[in-house]
Amino acid sequence: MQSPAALAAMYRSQGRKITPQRQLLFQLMHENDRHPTAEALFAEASAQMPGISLRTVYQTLNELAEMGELQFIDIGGGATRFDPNLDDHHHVVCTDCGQIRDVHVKGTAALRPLDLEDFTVSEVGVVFQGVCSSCEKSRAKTGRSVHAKSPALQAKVSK
Amino acid sequence: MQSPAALAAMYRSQGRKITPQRQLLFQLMHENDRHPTAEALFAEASAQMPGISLRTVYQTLNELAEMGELQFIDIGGGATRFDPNLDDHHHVVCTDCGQIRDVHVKGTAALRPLDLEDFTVSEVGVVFQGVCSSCEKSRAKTGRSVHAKSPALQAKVSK
DNA sequence: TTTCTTGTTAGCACGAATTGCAGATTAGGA
DNA sequence: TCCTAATCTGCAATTCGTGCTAACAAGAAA
Repeated sequence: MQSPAALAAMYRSQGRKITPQRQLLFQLMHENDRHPTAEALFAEASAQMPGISLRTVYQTLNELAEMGELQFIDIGGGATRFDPNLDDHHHVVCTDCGQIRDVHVKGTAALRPLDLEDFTVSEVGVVFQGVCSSCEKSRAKTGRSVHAKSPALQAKVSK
Repeated sequence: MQSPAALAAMYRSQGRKITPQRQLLFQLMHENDRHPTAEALFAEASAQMPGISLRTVYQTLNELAEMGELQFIDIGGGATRFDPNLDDHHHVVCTDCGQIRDVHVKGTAALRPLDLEDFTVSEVGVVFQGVCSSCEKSRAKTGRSVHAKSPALQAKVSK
């Protein structure tokens, strides 16, 4: 997504106001590649602005998404995550710790759905699942998964 | 997933009991290609067995998933959906009505994540988004989307 | 600078999806 | 038939997210 300053300009041009809350959230999201949940972002924001409301975080994220400045990503495992990266990219999910990472993928243009006449495809999303190196290490030691977050994540993320 | 009879055998061999509730759910899921939510399956089940509990539906779906007989699919838009198709397939989502369809995809083997050294990929999922023919027609008439389910689906499914 | 209008925020209640719990029930072996 | 462990049901609790509204504050106008 754009820089905090550019976002502020865009907001003004739409008759929206620039509040301290929004400015803070613009900063926190700008170039954030951790795909935070609303809750996580709220925690970061609260550290710098005690009293900010979770409601405001959700509201601002939704505004930014409407304006096309960020995407929702919903790969299972509970809460929706937010991605300010607007490149043509895809995602990798660690089935152990739930971490999501951005990846650029070669070969998406060659993907061909078979037997799909009556459907107009406008977008393609690719999700790789696997284990990140740090979880790999933990596994080697204990013999089993260690970082498992929650039963829900476990079940949903794994096949 | 396997036939109801095969599932029953598998359950027995694991010391699990064959209850009427389970048998019914086995039937309803077997060769079901509608990707139902737990709630939807519960509705179907209730029609044939009034009094069955939603809790039991969730429980059985989770068991089947643990046993690898079905997959969760979570493409955003609220409830988790269940897929008894264990082929190597992918999904198409209509951004208007939320319908999910199975597709076989050519070219997945050629997908290459770039700059992803410290990660062991075990699986790849592809999701196509677009508009199905019936929504296409509705759109043509009204000029806008018609079948839109919920604000949540709207927001999550669209980019 | 003060005023005024209108967009925003905070906070809580509410809703949907899903799981935890516990007592009542039942499948299936002895 | 009896017994026991597994299962089912119903409800409470939890998590994620949104609707609503009174208090509040940008920022344009005077």
